[in-house]
Amino acid sequence: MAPREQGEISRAKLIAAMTDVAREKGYHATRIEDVCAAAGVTKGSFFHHFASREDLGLAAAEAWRQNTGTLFAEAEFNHPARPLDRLLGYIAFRRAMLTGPVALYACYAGTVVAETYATDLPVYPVASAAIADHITFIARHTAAALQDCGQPPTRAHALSTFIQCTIQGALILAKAEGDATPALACLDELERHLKHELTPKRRNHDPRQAVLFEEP
Amino acid sequence: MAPREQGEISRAKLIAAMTDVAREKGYHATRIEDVCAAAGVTKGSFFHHFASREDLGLAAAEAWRQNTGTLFAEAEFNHPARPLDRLLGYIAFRRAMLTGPVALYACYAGTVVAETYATDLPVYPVASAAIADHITFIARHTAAALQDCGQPPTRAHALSTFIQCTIQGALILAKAEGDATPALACLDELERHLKHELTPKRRNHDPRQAVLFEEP
DNA sequence: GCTACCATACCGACAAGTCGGTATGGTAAA
DNA sequence: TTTACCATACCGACTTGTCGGTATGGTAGC
Repeated sequence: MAPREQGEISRAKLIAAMTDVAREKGYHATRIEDVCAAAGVTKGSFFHHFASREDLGLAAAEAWRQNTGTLFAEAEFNHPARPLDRLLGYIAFRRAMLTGPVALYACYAGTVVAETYATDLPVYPVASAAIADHITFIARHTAAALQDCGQPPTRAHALSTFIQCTIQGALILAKAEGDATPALACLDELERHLKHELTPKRRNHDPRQAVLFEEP
Repeated sequence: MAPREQGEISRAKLIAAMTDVAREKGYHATRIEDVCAAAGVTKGSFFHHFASREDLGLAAAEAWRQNTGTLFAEAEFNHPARPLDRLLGYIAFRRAMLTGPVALYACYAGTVVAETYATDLPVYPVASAAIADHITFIARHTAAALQDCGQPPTRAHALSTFIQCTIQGALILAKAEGDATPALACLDELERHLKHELTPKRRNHDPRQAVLFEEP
């Protein structure tokens, strides 16, 4: 194998190991040697590729931002014609991720943000941007769904923020409980909320008001 | 002042400082000397009162569980006659907490759980229990509200879990954003959801169905 | 032989925890 | 009331282990 290729592999392994270990142990508690062991490389190799521990954390955050962006952008749920179906597909997608150990579906960006928000570490703004990116991504679907049921897209950002909020909160509760059960329950509630808010209404919500026309 | 009293004061100061520093810097990143500085006591005094750093973290978790339990149990929002009003009062109470620096309204239990869930540190089960306690507390109100609108209380736990999920997620987003704005937006959405799910319905939801009786 | 890559031994800063000692106030016999 | 005694609380220099980071040397492809 060409040296260049081998180097890229080691680098990628270290980044992947960093995200895995940090999601399990937390960002600060992640030791370089833990990461090296998980990646199957030596410390010498580590410091060949990264200037410091923080440098790896930063690279991992950038990779996380990139990879999650691609993962969600290329997923199947983006394809249905009805915006609400795309959103519900997104929820189903998130639900399907909640299997196995909690560490494997935890969010590196959320973990980093929670531990570094009051510092000036360079990893913080990147992790924060990864979360903001994802909210923006969801907002395209919520905006379309709002349009689709005759509402202005004004609330798209708020709804998307709420979706991301639910995901992040669900992960905390999964960590508190030790498994995905509460997280799944939260996604159920979220789905209920979205269906109610984004189902095309005929006229208005008030059940006391008689409807005077036929369903299409 | 009697020595006993002075000792209690120092101990309490250390516990309070631990929760403050840990909510800002994270559990693992909190150094004993930081806590001592924040509490205005010396390291010698610290080790007189606590066997180890972890011992303080544990004591702080127990205190958090106790104090938050009391705080919410004794709050005004528990008093209105209609269960839904109590729940909305709870949301308003949470909203009112979201002022000042994020560290001051962050959740010590959530922080600890996120950083220690994969360890066997004794602080983890206590922090986890604090969260579980709070869900149980909310569940009394959601159960009553469900009853009040003619639904079985089966979903009370799921709804309460969702409420707690929203709170925890909102705190993560506040840390990501740097202020409470997204957290407030999430509470707005949550309130909408609760109002919709827990407003006593006359007959059913379907707007196409004419209502045949008067409002009380 | 030059360079990218990796391995191992090592260094030193930093923070947890120790320990000998001091200060303060309560208690009780003389 | 005085004094001896003791318990609690506190202080801070010191020890010790950990872990990020460095130095140095080795190997393999070009």
